[in-house]
Order: sequence, then structure tokens, then C-alpha cells
Amino acid sequence: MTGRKRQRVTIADVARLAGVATMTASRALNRPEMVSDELRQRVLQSADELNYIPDRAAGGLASGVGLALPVLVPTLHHSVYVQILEGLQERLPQAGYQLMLGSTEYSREKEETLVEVFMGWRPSAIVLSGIDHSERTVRLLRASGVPVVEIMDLAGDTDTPPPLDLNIGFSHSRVGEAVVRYLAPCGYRNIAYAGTLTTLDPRSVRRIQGFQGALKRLGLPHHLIGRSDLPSSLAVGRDLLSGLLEEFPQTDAVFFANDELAAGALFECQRRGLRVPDDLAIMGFSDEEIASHLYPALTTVRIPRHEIGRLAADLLLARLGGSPNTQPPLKQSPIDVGFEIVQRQTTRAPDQHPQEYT
Amino acid sequence: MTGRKRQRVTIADVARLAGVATMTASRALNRPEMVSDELRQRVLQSADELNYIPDRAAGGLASGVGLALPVLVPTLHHSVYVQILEGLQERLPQAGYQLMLGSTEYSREKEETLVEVFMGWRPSAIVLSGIDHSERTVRLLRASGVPVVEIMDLAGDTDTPPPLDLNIGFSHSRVGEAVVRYLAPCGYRNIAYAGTLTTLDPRSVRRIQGFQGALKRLGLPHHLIGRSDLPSSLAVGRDLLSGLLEEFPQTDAVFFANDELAAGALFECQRRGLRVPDDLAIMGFSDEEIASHLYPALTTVRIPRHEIGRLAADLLLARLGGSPNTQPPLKQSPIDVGFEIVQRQTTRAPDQHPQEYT
DNA sequence: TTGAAAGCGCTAACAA
DNA sequence: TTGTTAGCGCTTTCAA
Repeated sequence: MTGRKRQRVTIADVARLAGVATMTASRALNRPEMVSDELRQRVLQSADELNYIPDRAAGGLASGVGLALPVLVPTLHHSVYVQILEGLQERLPQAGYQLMLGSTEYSREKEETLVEVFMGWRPSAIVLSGIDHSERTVRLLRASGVPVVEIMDLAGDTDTPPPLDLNIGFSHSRVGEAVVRYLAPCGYRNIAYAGTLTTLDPRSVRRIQGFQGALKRLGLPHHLIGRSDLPSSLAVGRDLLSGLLEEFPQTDAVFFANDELAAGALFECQRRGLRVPDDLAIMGFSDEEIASHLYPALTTVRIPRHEIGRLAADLLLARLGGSPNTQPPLKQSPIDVGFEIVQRQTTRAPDQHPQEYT
Repeated sequence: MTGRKRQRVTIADVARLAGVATMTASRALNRPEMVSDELRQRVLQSADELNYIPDRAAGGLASGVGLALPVLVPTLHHSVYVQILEGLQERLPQAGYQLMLGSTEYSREKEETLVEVFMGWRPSAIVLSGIDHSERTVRLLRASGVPVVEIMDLAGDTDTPPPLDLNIGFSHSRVGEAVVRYLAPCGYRNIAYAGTLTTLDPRSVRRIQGFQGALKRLGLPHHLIGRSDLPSSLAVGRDLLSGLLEEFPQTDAVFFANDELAAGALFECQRRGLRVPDDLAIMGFSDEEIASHLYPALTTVRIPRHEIGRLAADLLLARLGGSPNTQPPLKQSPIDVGFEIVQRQTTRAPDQHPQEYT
């Protein structure tokens, strides 16, 4: 009694009940305008009566059209990705696409495995986070001809690989630079970077490179780096701060890889009685909700996550729908959505006003 | 040139290249032990050479076995659900099941729509959050015979509907009660509840009912309820607190619907110079990471989310795998995983020690 | 406008 | 052990 195998209600059942051919039932359901009013009514009613639910897999198989739309994110623990997902959810499902979520945990190997798995679901397109993929991933994707959108990083830039296909994001190296160019005029001289997975995640790497490059150009020390291999959390933020202060006591400002780490560090400063931003400046990355509620409120880098999600959806829809006349004047991909430094209270006010960097 | 329609590599291609029948290729790939070493080698090599990726939809269609496993959560903004998802991800994908995520936004109608959509993907089972569903959802699910796991609430309890099938969670009304039974001995007399979606989400409703019932039994006021219709956030937590203090200035303790709201309220207390827990006690629900890092650290209710995810996966695997001899001594569903009050600094120490409630 | 036949890619069942 | 046939549920194509 492992579940009596319930006979699935098929379109043939619906057709039979309505007294029409299977094909007519199919048309009544999918292209109503091709069927006479009367038959359409009968079919719709039968379908309803039988609780008919069309089998997408069979439909896709027959029509050659895939409706699965895999989205690969590194993690769901950062609200950034949750919000991107929401941006995508806003339009894609109602266009008939089924979002499938995969989490790569910042690993190229996991990404590769997930891409393989998802390719088996006849994806109509695929959304990838980042622009750094394994060779096999690239080969698989190229060979399949499936549209790809890479998000959250900017491909084809001076220091990044070319885009696989569509791309929308911002430059992480420029974020690193911008932070230095923001903090230096505030009078900070020993500016540190602190992050997790700093070797694993190519986006962190580029952020650090931009950061260090800018420091070098200003003649400031660029060796103040705090690293952790643990996934990021408030606790790790505390540890990162402690480690940094121990190793480099001269540190007077820290740029964290995300707001969560920065918040943890801020809590640690409170515990230690360190005054922020007088003794130490703290800067985050992402501008998550907590940033503005912390005390003092966190200076951070805002990235347009929701917009990334929505734009990715638009790009995809335009690419897939291919409605040839509605041809929307789509911006040329890669699209740089830029970022913005949000000045709050964990850094001293700069001499110059904050500006938008793209 | 809307994407040259790349010829998909099928198992027939693989078979042809290997010089075997399609069926042999299929067996070499899926039941290797049924094929001679030599042919298996040839097939595997051909598959690799052609970058063959099996079409799950076609496979499922032919074999009658579905591999999609939809998971419906109310939101991804609470880390609780992210962690449950992780618990599920730990085992299900490697057993070949494809998790499909849907977010209901606490709406029964959205849930119904999602269930309908997902039923079209030949799900092998389906995971639902909560035990309150629309009539049509129940009918659809029942008719399909698909195994269902309801999580995060306890069905078949005195005040809850019977389970659809498998169930694993805890009693929200007992949480409400337990909180009162915890706070009262600490000397609090005007204990308020504050939450969002308090009318929409049946779990909130039951929590409030348990809460009010316990207050009544103790002869304490039970009308101190703060509500908001916005989705929960730190900002709403602040507002909720402000509203409560304005409407019921006598309030001396507040039980929030989640830790995020409680954190927001705590920030608001800081801003107002209110001393916690001396002037006001704050209690959260969920024990998210931030709870222990706040200052003062948040007293809250811990729920075993990761365990819920893992147990749900186990239950499902046992139900689906049906390996008849390995018949694991599965606990009888519904499974009550209980909860636990975590005493920290936002409430005064009670006369009696905290206890586990199930 | 409606219907019949064929087949999408794969595997269960049977035959060799 | 291997191959052949049929068919999963649906839609495309073509004919009526």
C-alpha cells in the first residue's frame, strides 16, 4: 500500500468527457481562439470537473519548448540573493517559466554539478551568479545554446572574462577602489579589508584587488587584510575584527565584505568599548536592512539588487519571448548597474561629498 | 537568429556512436550492472564525448516516476525557512529529487496557485509550510495521491486540522502559552503580543490564542495586542513598539512574532533610552543568529528548524524510497519537534528555571 | 474549425 | 546480456 497509483487525469480524459478529439481539447486549453465557443466551453468544463492539470513535462517534450528556468545563487543567507530572486519572481513565473533554485555555496564544482542537473530539465534559459565558471560549465552551456544571464558581476571589463551571453551587474574591483577613494579623504590611513572565503570567491578577490590597487596609488599600506574561511556570520565578523586589531593594531578603518560581518564587528566594538567612528571606522557592503538600524548606523555600499533581478528578468523575457515587433529597446548587455556609497555614522564625514561610482 | 536551435544530444545519439541499441545505452547509464563491462565502457565514453545530458522530463514521462519535489515556504526573508531549505537540500537532491521552490507570501490563494503549477511537474511529493490550506488545495492534493509533508505546525492537535499526510512541526498555541508561563513568574503583569500579518497567518493566530488563553487563566490582561499589516522588518518592529507604548503605556513585556521585530523594538528602546529589561521586557521568536548578538542579548524561543528540514527529508525518503526491508523505525507522524525558551538578557530572570515545552 | 497520425526522449516489458 | 516494441502525455503537422 505504498500509495495506490492514482490514475493521472490526462487530456485524453478531458477530451473524452467533452466528446471531442484530444487535439481539440489541447487547443481549447492553449489556443482558445482556434476553437468554437461551444466546444471550448465543453472542454473547459470537463477539465474543471476532472481537476485536470496539464503535464508540463509531456508538454515540453512534445512542443520542444522548455519552461524550466534555473537560477543559481551562491547562498540564500545573504538577503541580497533573496531579493534578486524576488525581482526574478515578479515576472518570470507569470510568463509561464518555472524558477528552479540552486545554491552553489560559492563553489565552481557545485555550480558545475547544478548546471548539469538543471540542463536535464530542458531549461529555457539559466541564471548564473558571477562570471567565473568551470571550463566544463562553460562548454556545457555553450553547446546547449541555452540563453544565459550572469548577474552580480560585470563581464568583459578590463579585469574580467567575457560574458557567456547576457550579463548584468557591477564591477567589484571598482567597488574596492571607490571605498578607498571614499575613506582616504576622511582622514583614514590604515585601511583594512576583512572578509570570508576571500580566496574562493572571485568577486571578493576582485574587490580586494581594486582596494589594494587604490591604496597603493595613494601610497597607503595595503597589506591589512583579515580573512576567514568560515561562512560569514555575525560571530565571524566579531572574530575578524578581533584578529585584525591584534595583528594590525594600527588599523583605523575596516571595509567588510558584507553588512553582516560589519554588524558583528560593530557589536564587538561595543563590547570592547571602542568608539566608532572615532577610534575605528567600519564600512559594510550591500546595504542590507540592518545597516540603517545599527547604532551607530552603518556606512556601506548600496547595490541595486532588486533592479538586478528585474532587469535580468526583462532581458530574459526579451530574449525568450522574441516577440519580434515589440522588440523593446533593450540596453546592450553587459549592463552595468553601478553602486553607491551610503554615508552613515560608522565613518567620519569626508571632505568631499559622496558620489555615484559605476 | 533567435538562437539556432541546437540539436539536442539524445540517448539515441549516444547509442549510435557506441554502436549499441538505445535501450542498452539507457541501461548502461541507469543500471550499469545489467550491461557487460565492454559495452558499458563504450556507452559511457560516447556519452561523455557527446556531452550527453539525459532529459529528465522524458525519463520521468516514460518511467512514470516524477523527480520534482516542490517546497512551498511563506517567505525567504526569515532565515528559518532558509535553514529548513538547507536541511532538505542535504539529502533530497542527492537522492535524485529536484527541489522546486515556491513562496506563498502567507497567502492561501498563492499557495493554491503554486500547488496547481507544481502538480504539473509530476512531483514525487510536495512540502507545504503550515497546515492551513484552501479547500481546492486539499482536494487537488488528495486526488493526486502525491505524498505531502506539512511542516512548521502541528496537525491533529486539539486546535488544529488533521494532517494531510506526513507532518512535522510544533504547536504554536503552546508557544504562546509557554511564553506567558515563562514571563509571568518573572514578575511581568502587562504582557503584550506584537506581530505582523496577525490575521492572515494562522500560525500567528494560534500563537496569540495560546498566549491570550494563558493570560486569562492567570487573570492577567490579555488585550494588549499590537498589529501591523506590513511584512515584518526591523522598521516595523520599531513602529510596533512605539504603537504599543502609546496605546498601552502600562505594558511591561512584549512578545514579538519573530526576532527581527524584536530586534527592531530593541533598537527603538535604545533610541528612547528605555532600559531593557528593567523598564520593559522584550521577547522574540525563532532564535535567529542576531538574537545572541544584540545588546542586551535577546530572550527568545528556539525552534529546531534545521531538524525540521532534515526530518522532513527523512520522512519523505522513507515514504518514497519504500525500500521495504530497510523499513526504518520511523516515528509516527505527526512529529512534534517541540521548542525551547532561550533565556538571555532582555527579560528578568524568572523564579523558576526555563524548561522545555513540547 | 476539427480530427488523425506521428513523434518528442526516454524506459518498461517482452523477446531473442 | 542485448535488442525490439510500445507507449508515457502532450503537441506538431497535415488532412478533412
